[in-house]
Amino acid sequence: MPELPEVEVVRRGLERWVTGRKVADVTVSHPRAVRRHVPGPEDFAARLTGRTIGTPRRRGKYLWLPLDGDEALLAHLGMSGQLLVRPPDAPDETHLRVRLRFTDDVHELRFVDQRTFGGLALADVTPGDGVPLPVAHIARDPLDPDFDDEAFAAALRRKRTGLKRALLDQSLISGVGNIYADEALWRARLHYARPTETITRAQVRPLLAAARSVMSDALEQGGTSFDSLYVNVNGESGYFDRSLDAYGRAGLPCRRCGTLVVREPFMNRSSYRCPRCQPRPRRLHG
DNA sequence: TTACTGACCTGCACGC
DNA sequence: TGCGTGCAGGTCAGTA
Repeated sequence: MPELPEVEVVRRGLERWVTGRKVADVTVSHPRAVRRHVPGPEDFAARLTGRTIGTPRRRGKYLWLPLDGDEALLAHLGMSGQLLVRPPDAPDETHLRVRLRFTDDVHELRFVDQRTFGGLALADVTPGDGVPLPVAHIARDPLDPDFDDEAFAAALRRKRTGLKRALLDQSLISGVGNIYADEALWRARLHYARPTETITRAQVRPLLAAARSVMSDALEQGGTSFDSLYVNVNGESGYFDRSLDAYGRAGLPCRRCGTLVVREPFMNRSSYRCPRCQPRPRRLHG
């Protein structure tokens, strides 16, 4: 599932392969893939054709390709989205949604998405920092050099919710999804339902350090992939799933203390924790 | 204003 | 073999 490390791996691939290329034509095979482009698929294709792509950028799980002018091609991979760089004669993928051909005709960019939670859109960018308007409300991610630890700690303590809910709140901290939230909480030895208002600044520091270390480790290994749904632009999977300490390890011994990891329902999905390293707090939230 | 819930969507695993 | 069900989960509109 694409979270920050996986999206960054894709961004780096795009930086190498599509920067400076000019779009020759665009084919939208599935309108839902561009549903966030309100004027519709035809407008999307027409306005993208002939544009030159700048250096890809990212905030949290969103990435965008700056275009000449004050616009960008904004992408979110959702659950199963892939941005693939393919030779033009490569067979179409089963869930190919959008195809961009370039004027040099060496490679084409394909947006493939099985579950169609992801999508592409053209968006205006803010004049100052060049961030697309639909992404302006997204907080910086913990790997961003401008991420403000103190402001995050203060905002976290102002919340009245559970710790994991807060970690998944992209307006508070971006790039963290279900997998890396569980991993960061395991590394920081914190329970997912710990009330945010009880978190001390001294506990926020190791939590942020844990989030940064787990995502940096994942980035080094090309991201996390449990199946073929997450791949880089060349269609290759990452290896970090072999290094996960909590997520997906229900019934297996904790790598730290040997206690069996448990899976618990959380927000209509799952949370994994070690009952000994991450005991239930007296007060629960979320 | 803030926190929370459910819908969206598809393929796979599993049980019957 | 075929069918039904549960599960995976990021985002956002709607609700409390």
